[in-house]
Amino acid sequence: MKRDSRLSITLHALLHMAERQIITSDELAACLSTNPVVVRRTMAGLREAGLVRSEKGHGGGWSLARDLATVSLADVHEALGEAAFFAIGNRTESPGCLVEQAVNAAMDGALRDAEALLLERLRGISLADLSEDFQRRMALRHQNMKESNYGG
Amino acid sequence: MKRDSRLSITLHALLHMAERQIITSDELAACLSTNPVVVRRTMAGLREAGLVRSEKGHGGGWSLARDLATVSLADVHEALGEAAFFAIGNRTESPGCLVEQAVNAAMDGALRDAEALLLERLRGISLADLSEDFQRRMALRHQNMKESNYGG
DNA sequence: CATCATGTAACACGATAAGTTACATGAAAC
DNA sequence: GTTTCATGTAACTTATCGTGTTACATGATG
Repeated sequence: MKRDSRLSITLHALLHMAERQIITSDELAACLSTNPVVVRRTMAGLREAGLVRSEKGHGGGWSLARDLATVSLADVHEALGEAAFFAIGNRTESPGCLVEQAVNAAMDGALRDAEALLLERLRGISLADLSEDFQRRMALRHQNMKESNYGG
Repeated sequence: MKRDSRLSITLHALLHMAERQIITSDELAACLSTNPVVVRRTMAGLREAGLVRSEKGHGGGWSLARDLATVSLADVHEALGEAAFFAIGNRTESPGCLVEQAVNAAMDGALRDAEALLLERLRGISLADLSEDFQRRMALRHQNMKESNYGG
């Protein structure tokens, strides 16, 4: 487990959900090459945040609760519990040592700036943007397949 | 172990080193509230990068090999092996799924920008800057102690 | 009521930073 | 040259956390 990929996994799941209207945890797990329990566990926060709905029983599964255009990647990150962005950080939060205080102040400043930029970027991308990009890639693939058919 | 604090630890150690000319792993470990072996292990990369020197035997220990002003926090990070900055990331690096490709592209873009900013910030701070900040804090503390003596 | 799907707890696994012990290597002091 | 001090490094342990997996409860549909 190198990095926390829950945001990545969740976005992947949400886009598949958008393509299917409703989709079960098992189907999503197959799409994501993971386990249905992981899907449910990860998606729990999104349900609480009102981003998705879940239905039990026959014909049940997951569906989107909001328009793709109104949900940013930052919203998804927040719904997941605002996991830490950075793998690096200070050793002690409020050290008595003045040297360490100076180090922490510098590190915190740099990390704060980087985090602000990252959040700004995530806020600027909506699920609709991702879906559009996906559609573009799909159109491109079909075009390439056609060309290769004509060529061969 | 929540986060990788090697950069923080190392900067702390380097500033103490600057105050002392030469200092042993045991003394550093005491300053940092850690283990001398951790100090040696962490500092190994800095020695290879030519940022510090180490001497064995009587009167031995660690000393700075370069002027504080010529070493940036990015240099230290690099000497430590360029540990990953981010705790989040994509699940698969080169997925076949077009949905995941779209997700990855968006995430990579945001992370790349944030990493670039972070590196720029780290490049912009030298060990001399940290040392200055430390001196400022120390002067301030002495001033406050004086004031509280006069007051009481 | 049988089936299907989510909800959740409980446990195992893998990776990694950090702490610790043990011992080898080398330099200075006596 | 032997003792002492300090680094160099391997090996093992611990703690944490994302992820995978099993098992079972809950609830909805037919």
